[in-house]
Order: sequence, then C-alpha cells, then structure tokens
Amino acid sequence: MLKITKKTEYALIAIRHIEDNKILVSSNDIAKQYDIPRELMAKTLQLMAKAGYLKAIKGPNGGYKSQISLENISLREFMESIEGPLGLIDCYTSKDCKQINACNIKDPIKRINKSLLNFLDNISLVEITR
Amino acid sequence: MLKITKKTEYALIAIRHIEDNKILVSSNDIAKQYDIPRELMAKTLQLMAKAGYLKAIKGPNGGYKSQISLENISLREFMESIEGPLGLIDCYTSKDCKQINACNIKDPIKRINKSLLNFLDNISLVEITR
DNA sequence: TAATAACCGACTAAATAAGTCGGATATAAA
DNA sequence: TTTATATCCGACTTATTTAGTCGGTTATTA
Repeated sequence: MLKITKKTEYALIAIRHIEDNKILVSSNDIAKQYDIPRELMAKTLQLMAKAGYLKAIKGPNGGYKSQISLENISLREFMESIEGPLGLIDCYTSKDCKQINACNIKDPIKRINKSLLNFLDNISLVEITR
Repeated sequence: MLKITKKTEYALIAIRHIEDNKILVSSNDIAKQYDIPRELMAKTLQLMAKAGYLKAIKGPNGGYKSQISLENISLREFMESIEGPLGLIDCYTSKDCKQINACNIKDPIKRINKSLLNFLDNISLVEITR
C-alpha cells in the first residue's frame, strides 16, 4: 500500500542518471547499468520525452538529454505525468464507488488527500539528486 | 499508485461509524449500511479488534465497540496495523531489489519516504471524524 | 546500406487486492 | 437445552493492476 510503481522508480533513476551525466545517454546504457529491463526503460524514457522532460535524439549515438531544470518540477507533477493522477482514493476522479453515497469518510479523506498532494507538490525533483 | 486499499477504506468507515454511534455495532450492520461485502467487513473488524482498537462481543446482540480514543492513534499506526509496514518502496524492508546495488536514488527515496511517514504520523485518527 | 537508437502498440506474466466459502466458537434469549 | 446470531479463522477464487515481453517502424549516422 502507498507504493510507487517500478515505472516511476525507473523514471527517477533515469532522470538522475541523465542529470548527473550531462552528455547524451541511451536507453540501453541506463537499462544495463541499473539492471532494468531494456524495453521497459525504453518505454519509460519515451514517456518522459513526450512529457517534455527529455529531448530524444534518434539514430546511432543517439539517446536522451535533459530539457528541464529539476528545481522547477515537483515530484507530484513528475509522477502524474508518468502514471496519471495521484490520490489515496478515486472517489472524485472515477465515479464507480459503491460507497460513494453513504460514505462517511468522503470529506476527511478528501482533506487528507489534498494535503498529501500538497506534500508532494512541495518536493522538488532536485531532491532526487541529493 | 499511492492508493490506500479497500480494506483500509472499510476500516476507516467502520471506525468512524463506531465512533459516531457510541453503542454496540455489528459487522453486518456496517456492511449493510455502507454496501460493503459482509465477510470482508467482518474480517477487517476482526483485525481491528485484534489490534486492540475495538472490543468484540460475541453472541446475539453482540458487535463491536471502540476501545481507544482516536486522538491517540496516528493514521500511520492505524494503517500499518491493518496492512503491515508502509513505504514508497521496500528496499529496506525486503532485500530482493535488483537495483539495490547500483541504485542512484536509494538515499533520496529513503529521505522522502521518511518524511511521508512523518506526515502520516502527524495525522490523528480523529481527523477521520471531522 | 547496415547498424543503431528512438518510437509504438499489443500482448503475456506476475503480483497484489478484493471478495467468497465453509465451518468453528461463544452467548443470549426463547 | 436448543436455536439463532454474532464473532472468529483460514483457505480459496476472482479481479485488477503492475511488470515485463515481443514484433515491427522510423530516423539518422557512419
């Protein structure tokens, strides 16, 4: 419970690696170095490129480089761009909860959820490089 | 990602319900009122009783009543007693992560995890009744 | 033109969460 | 003392989500 996914984990490993090695890094390099399945790492980097965090360069000697400054990205923003909306519960995003009507914890959970998101909003991605 | 489980959700619904209705409440009552599967609700209440949050009374007209004052319980403590240890990742609890050696985000994640736990430590269960 | 790297979607496998089933024990009331 | 109702318990099945795989395309450089 309350775990982050491997995809997010791999994304964080990659972003730090790319940040630390200011040169172009290929998906294969990262996968090999951290023992991450090639295809998964590739897919994840593609997501990150699509989200605008990385610039992708095709062809031999291609790879990825950073296109952002980590200070400006929050952990929440980053995670959500990879996995979709975060939340302890999705009463509010999806509408198929059987408890929704009678539910006696809707409001408190909403409040707690909000402050959790706020918590993640206030963690910058640079944190991951320290 | 970062979701709480239904079991935890049902537990919170139950604890609030029991708190609001100071009398003895049966598992069936709660299950019916909030449209929760009987057996699951029963099992969850049993966990809570075992953890010492509730007092169980068997037999007809039996049920559960609160045995704690919610102010003194943190959300973290409550959740962990139902689901086991919390964490964004379990590098540290389990030892079977392929990345563990090369991992470049171990320390930052550990730090962030710690402050997440701290966040949950500082939310009291009474919050759920407001 | 061959090798390499990103790109893309559909697929399978593994892990976890959610829910079900069958039966035991305790207790209050008829 | 019997019956009904409640907790208690563990094993089981099903559903959902996460993780990983596969096959093939496009772009680019040497």
